[in-house]
This record gives sequence, C-alpha cells and structure tokens, in this order.
Amino acid sequence: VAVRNRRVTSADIAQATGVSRATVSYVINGVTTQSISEATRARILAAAADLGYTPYGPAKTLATGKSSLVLLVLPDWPIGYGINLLLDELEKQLATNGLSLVMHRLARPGERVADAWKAIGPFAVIGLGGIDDVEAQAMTRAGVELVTMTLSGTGAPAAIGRPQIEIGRLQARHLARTGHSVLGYAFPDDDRVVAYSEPRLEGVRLACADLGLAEPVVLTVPQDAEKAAMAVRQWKSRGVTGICAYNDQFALAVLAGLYELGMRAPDDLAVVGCDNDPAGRLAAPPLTTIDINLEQTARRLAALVIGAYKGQPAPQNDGPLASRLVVRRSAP
Amino acid sequence: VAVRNRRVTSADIAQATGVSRATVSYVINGVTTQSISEATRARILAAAADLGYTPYGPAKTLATGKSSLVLLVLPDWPIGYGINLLLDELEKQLATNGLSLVMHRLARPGERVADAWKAIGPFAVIGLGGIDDVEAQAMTRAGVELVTMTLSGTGAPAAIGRPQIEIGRLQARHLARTGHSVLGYAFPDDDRVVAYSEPRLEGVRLACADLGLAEPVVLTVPQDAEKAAMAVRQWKSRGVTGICAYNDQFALAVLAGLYELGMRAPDDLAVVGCDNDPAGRLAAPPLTTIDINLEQTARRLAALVIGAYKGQPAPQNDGPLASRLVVRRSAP
DNA sequence: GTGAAAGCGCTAACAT
DNA sequence: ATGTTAGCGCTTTCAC
Repeated sequence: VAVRNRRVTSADIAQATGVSRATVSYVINGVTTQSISEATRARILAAAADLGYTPYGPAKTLATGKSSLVLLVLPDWPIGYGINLLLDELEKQLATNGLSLVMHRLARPGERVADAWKAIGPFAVIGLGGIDDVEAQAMTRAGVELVTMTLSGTGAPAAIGRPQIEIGRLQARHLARTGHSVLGYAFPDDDRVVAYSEPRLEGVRLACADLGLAEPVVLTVPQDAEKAAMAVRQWKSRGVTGICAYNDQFALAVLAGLYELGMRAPDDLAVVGCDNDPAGRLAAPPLTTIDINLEQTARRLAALVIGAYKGQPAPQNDGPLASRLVVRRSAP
Repeated sequence: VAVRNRRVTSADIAQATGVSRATVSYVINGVTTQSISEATRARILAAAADLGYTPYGPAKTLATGKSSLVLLVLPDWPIGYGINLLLDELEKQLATNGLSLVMHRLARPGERVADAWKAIGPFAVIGLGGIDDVEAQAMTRAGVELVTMTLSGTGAPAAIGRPQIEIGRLQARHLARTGHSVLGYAFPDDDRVVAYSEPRLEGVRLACADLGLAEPVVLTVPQDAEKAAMAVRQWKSRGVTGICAYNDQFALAVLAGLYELGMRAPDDLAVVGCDNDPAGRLAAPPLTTIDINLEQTARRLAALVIGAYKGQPAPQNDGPLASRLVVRRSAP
C-alpha cells in the first residue's frame, strides 16, 4: 500500500471501472433521472469504497454553482450556553434539507466576515449581528442569501427580530407587579453589546414610566463580586429594591455582590436576569429570568434559509419572536 | 441599476478594463513575482470596486488545490463559556497566517463530520473530539491535515493532549492537603462526556490511593438543585467532607444542593470544580477550580496547523498541556 | 444505459 | 508588463 499524494478523483474511479466520469457522477449522486444498470452501479460503488474516494466539495460547488453550506456568523461577544439550543435546532433543520451548517466567529471587534464567506462561498449566511450594510450588499451581489436577526422586530426582507425592548418591559413589569417601586438596572460593562443593552434598558424605562414608577437607577456592573457589591450598596442607599440585569451573567454578578455583603435575594434586593442560562437555575437563590426561546429562533432562521434553498417565494413574516418570563426565587 | 443575475467574475473585470484575466488575478492577489504597471493596477482595482467584484472561494480553492479554511470540529456536548478563549486565540493565530477558521458542531451524537468537511474542502481539520479512526483516515486520504486533541497526552503525530487524569489528581490533592480525608466525586449525568469523566475520576482515585485515603464516594449529580441535594445528603451521611466535581457546571449543582439544604461550602462540604468557568467566579461562595488554559491549547493547535500550512517538517512535541489549580472560597 | 464534451471561476507556467 | 493556455474536479446536456 503505497502512500498516495494525489487526491482520489472521480476520474480515477471511472478509469478503474472502465466507465465514463459522467456515469460515476450519476451513481455517486444517486441521480434518478438517469437509469444505470445495477451491475455498473455496484462496480462503481465498490471501486469508490476501495479507492477511498471522497467527492471534492469546492469542485462540486463550482460546477453546480450552488453550495450546500450555510454560514452562521457569530458576533464577537462571548458565546454562552444558550447558543447550544440554537445550534442544535438549526443544525437539525438544515441537515434534513441537505444543508450543512458551519460557523464563523467574529473574533476581533469590527472584523469583516468577508474573509470567511468569500473563502467558503456558502449558499446562505445567517447573521446574528455584526454584519453591516456594506457587507450585506456585497453578499447579495455575490449571490449569497442573507438572513439576519434584527433588534427591532422589523428590517430587511429575510430578517426575523426579537424586540429587545420587550425584554426590559417584562423584567420591570414583573418587579412592579410583585411590589417593587424603585428599580435598578445592572448595565453590562461590555461595549460590544450596546445594541442590545440600550433597548433592554429602554424597555425598563418605558415600563417604569407607564406604571408611574421612578426612573430606574442605572449602574454599570462588572463581572466581579467586589465591584458588584459596590453597586449593590449604591442601589440600597438609593432605596432600590429590585434589579433588572442585562442578562443572567450580570444578574449572577449582582447575586455575588449581595453575597459579598452578607445580603441575599430577594429579601435585600430582588433580581431578574435574561437568557435562562443553566448557571442561573443553579444559583443561590435560583434566578428569575427571561427565556428568549432560542429553539423558536432557530426554526425561523432555518425556515428562511430552507425556503430560499428550495426556491420558494416571499418569506411570510411571522411577526416578532416572543420572550417569556421564568419566575424563580431571586424575584418570586 | 439593473438587477444582475450573474456572479461578477474576474473575466468581467478583465473585459471592462481591457486586460487579460491573468493580469486581473495578479492584481487582485497582489502577486509580487509579477510586476504590473501602476496604471493598470489602479484601473483594475477601480473596476473591481465598481462592479462589486468578489473572488469566488471554491474556484480559487479548486485552481490552487489548497484551501485557506481550517475547520474546527466541536463535539456534540454543550459548548461552554470556555470555548470563547479557545476560539479567540485560534482565530487570531490563524488569521495572521492567512487562514480562516470555521466551525462545525456535531449536533447529533454519532454524526459524521463527513458532510461538513467534504463540502468545505478545508486545508486542515482540528478535532476536539468525536472524530473516529475511519474518518481520520478518510481525511488524510483526501489530503486534509488532521490535528486532534487526545485525552492521554500521546497519540497521532499531529496531536496534542491534556492528561485528564491530572485534573482529578490536582483536585484530590488540594482537598487532601487542606485536611479532607474522605472525598466524594460528582459524576456528570451526561454520557457524551465519559471519555473525559472517567479519566478525571480515575485521577481522583489514584490520588486517594497514593495518599492513603479511602476510595472516593462517586455519585451521579444531575443539573438540578433538588437532586443534587440528595447527593449531598448521601455524601454527608457517609462522612464525606470534600467533593471533586467533573466540571464547574456540576460543581455549581453541588453548591445548589447545599443551598437547598441550608448548608454551605466549604464548612459543610468543600467543592472543587474544573474549567474555570466565569459563572464559578460569581458563585456563592466562589468556586475553587482547575484552569485548563485554553489559550495555550489554542496556540499549540494553531502552531500545528500553521506549521503544516507552511510546509514545515515534523511537529515538535511540546509535551502535554498543563492544568492549574485556582483556589477560591469553596475549597480554600 | 453510457459516453463525449463543454464549462463553472480562478491560477500559474510559459510566451511574448 | 501583459497575454495565452492549460488545467483544478465535477456536473450536465446531448448524442449515441
């Protein structure tokens, strides 16, 4: 068994079996519009297995002009556990339609997706954020379908949205309903997520105004127990009794700050997070949070891509994605 | 501005500028072995921008026979925050060498990576687990470089390893050193990670044997406070005072179990996790853990891939990756 | 039922 | 300094 340098091509297997490359292609791809005698089919399959043949994606993509890859672009902020739900569902949906999901993470803030999608030449790109108009146009021009998540709930044709403002509203309303009248907001110390943190905070503000409560006391909370403790102290000194946090990570920081000071939720400060992170379920006390239903999100995203793949017409707009309050002991 | 169906190709820009496709290629790729007059260079670049030209990856890959993509295969178990460090570093290292990192997650247990890597035709595949010998061979035969992480610290030529057994050892030694003589092990309720959980537990066993301690009391701990509380009760009833957990997730579950029972670490039970997950830092109390240095891991992985890309000779074996104890209050 | 041939978009000798 | 040409591996129409 000599070491082979050259890639095994369909021509090799054509030669080995004494048929043409066209026939090989038909068999390998199980083309139904072309009848092939059982004998040659078997011979070809055997030779393929024997030689260890592997179709070469780029050549196939070039020839057909259509890739079976879908590129999911992940933003440059940290990936949390929630992403797993999204990926599982997306992968499953796409796979059953013959599409493969690959991901690319924007590592440096402001990095262009360009290098990745150009090299891949995917059928579609799913953007979770971090794709600007210039790039969006370039993709469309290059014939790549673009499906994005928008923040508002409206946007480009193939876009689905989750109104971030609703998240803040849900948080604030829950606290108001359970007797809190002076709220605080735990703002993230991470510039990369302002596109999310601002509208969420705005939702809290609006809810407070609606319900006749005071303006929320906004404090930036680092991922650090001692610094979070300082924030807690400030909130307490200003009469705050309930905190809406940007997400569960920062809610956990508030919990840690309380713990530092020998206090505890919900007695000293009620706190509600967002994302329904598994770590929140195991926190002390378990965290009240907002579930953003990533599976539904994935299904919608997949539907848009698959629709385009099958050449289906205009994507029906199913309206904005829903978020849901999950009550646990940190804000009962 | 009419809608264009056809992809803009280098031929279009050659025609527009009245030069040959070769010249266009030279300019677009900034080939230095070929001198191009400043005038034509400028004209070509202008036309490219004007027409919105985007090089088509698959065609380039086919022509050169070498892809600039590196595929990172993620195992089918949940991705944690730790992955961010790995990705950041890997992405950075590869990008500075002209390589793009893309990821594919094995969504269904037992899913073959095949579909993904065949469609992509990457230069290299980095396997974090879940790639069996059959697939490894197929890749190698297809001319794809394969770099893997092994569990033992030894393995295939282009492999780096972290002895999982060391993690258990570090956990147990720390507890023994701080006065605990009856240890418990929080075993994950997730079959997908047995390849990791077994050797980690084995490390605890070996350390106990070495130090003359009793066999560790192994209990399966679900990610659920109440069920974890039952485990805590059992441990307490069997005289256990210190717990080594499979990872921080399960350590958090133990902490939650303690909290359920009105107990707390480290007084009632000391607990040591693994992974240095940010959620552990914010736990109550902050979690003692093992840092597995994912940045170093990423650098090693990247070095192997980049070495192969540059056609460098045999990869020097830098030995196994080191893990490090991080002491916090859950097991001081 | 099978083969011949053209072509997908790009690169890289080699010629000029 | 620029053009010609021959592929890379695969698909697909059309002819046999």
